[in-house]
Amino acid sequence: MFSNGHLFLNAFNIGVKNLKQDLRIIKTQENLRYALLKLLKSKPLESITIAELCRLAKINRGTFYLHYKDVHGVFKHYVEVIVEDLWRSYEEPYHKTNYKIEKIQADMIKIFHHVKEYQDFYQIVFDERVPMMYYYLLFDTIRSFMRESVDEALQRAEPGMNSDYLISYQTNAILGILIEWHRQSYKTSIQELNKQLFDILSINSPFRKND
Amino acid sequence: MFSNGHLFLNAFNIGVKNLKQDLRIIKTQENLRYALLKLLKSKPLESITIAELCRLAKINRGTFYLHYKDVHGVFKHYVEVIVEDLWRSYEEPYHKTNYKIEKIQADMIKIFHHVKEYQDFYQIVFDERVPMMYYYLLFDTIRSFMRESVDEALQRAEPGMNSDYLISYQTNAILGILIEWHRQSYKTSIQELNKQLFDILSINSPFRKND
DNA sequence: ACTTTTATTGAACATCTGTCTAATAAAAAT
DNA sequence: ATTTTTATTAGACAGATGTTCAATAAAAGT
Repeated sequence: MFSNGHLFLNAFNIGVKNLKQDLRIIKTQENLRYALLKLLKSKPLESITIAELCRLAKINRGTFYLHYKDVHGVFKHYVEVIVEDLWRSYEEPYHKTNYKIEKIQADMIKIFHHVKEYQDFYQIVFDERVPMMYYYLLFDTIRSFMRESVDEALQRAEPGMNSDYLISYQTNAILGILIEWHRQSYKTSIQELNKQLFDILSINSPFRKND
Repeated sequence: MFSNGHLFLNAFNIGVKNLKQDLRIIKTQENLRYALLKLLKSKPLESITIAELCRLAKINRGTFYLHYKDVHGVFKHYVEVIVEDLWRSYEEPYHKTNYKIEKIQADMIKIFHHVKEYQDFYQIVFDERVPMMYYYLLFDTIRSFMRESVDEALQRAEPGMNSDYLISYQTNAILGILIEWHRQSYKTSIQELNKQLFDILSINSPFRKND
């Protein structure tokens, strides 16, 4: 349960943007993050208290409040790292070449692999007890990919249209697949998921104009 | 802010299923629900404590735990009532007559009106601080409508296909519009929202197979 | 190395949480 | 109307929360 894997390393690498920050701050935050990961191996996020997190991290509880508001603040950092990883996977070279349905499919397959890789975390992100915050973090990331695809396709089809609703529609549709995957305990294989996606994009929607 | 309106009355009507229940239980729960509504007029859900809720409702704090686990348990009741109202609006007569895109549009327009009517509540449901629980309640409700439409359309187009992913895809796509609406502070008029939806369903998706 | 700046600490505080008692009061059953 | 059942209560408990304080320690700046 809850394999930290390389993410653990990542967690100690985010200093990039905090590079010119006080070493004590970095140490405190790292200790808290690492302690959270440890606790997550044995209990759900919602049952972890600030007090026990600080005890394990050997951080004064008062110090905690200098950095975070609650335990979610600490976990949020991990989600941000993961979502940045998803971000990075989109800046790969072959991405800029082909468009249309193959591109969309390739993009979605990337998302599936990404979620599978960080399954332990996404199990928490989609947990009904956690705040919507994490969902929106993921939503915003996928939405920014979707904007490119949609805006471009729209430029040719329906220029001048406000695309905000369309983009959110498409983005959340994809997240709907991830929700379904989550609810089926990630039992569906990525191959099967791809097939499902292909079928969905093919019949495209039962609301197709000339259905 | 937070007009209770007729929902307040509804909250005291759910005794239908609790009809043969101890009067004291009903009274306790009603008092707590009413107190929550009062508090919500002045502060966000996440900042309401069990202690102050019980003080206002004149209910012993120990009694609270005999009925609910946390404040969300009380609010959940309201969301269930609201979602049941959405449910009811789907069992209207003209619903069974026409199908296809007009039906879908008619259905979605119903959802838009419903959300606008209970805007104060949906502002909380989509708040990033509240648990996913409420989102899933709404998701499941809309999903059950969607199942009908999709399964039927699928029966003709692609019989034998597992429709779970498709239904969740379509359901969450609609919720994507509601999320966008929420993020734009419900400023978009229902007419404009309908137009957006129509455009989306028309170009249907930038992933259309022969785009 | 020395000084300055600032993050961390321990301690205390009122309040909240979750759970448990025995006593009471209010329903339901007869 | 009386008995039985059961929900509510007050009180207490250990632990958690969120905030504040002066004292300390550890960085950064020189």
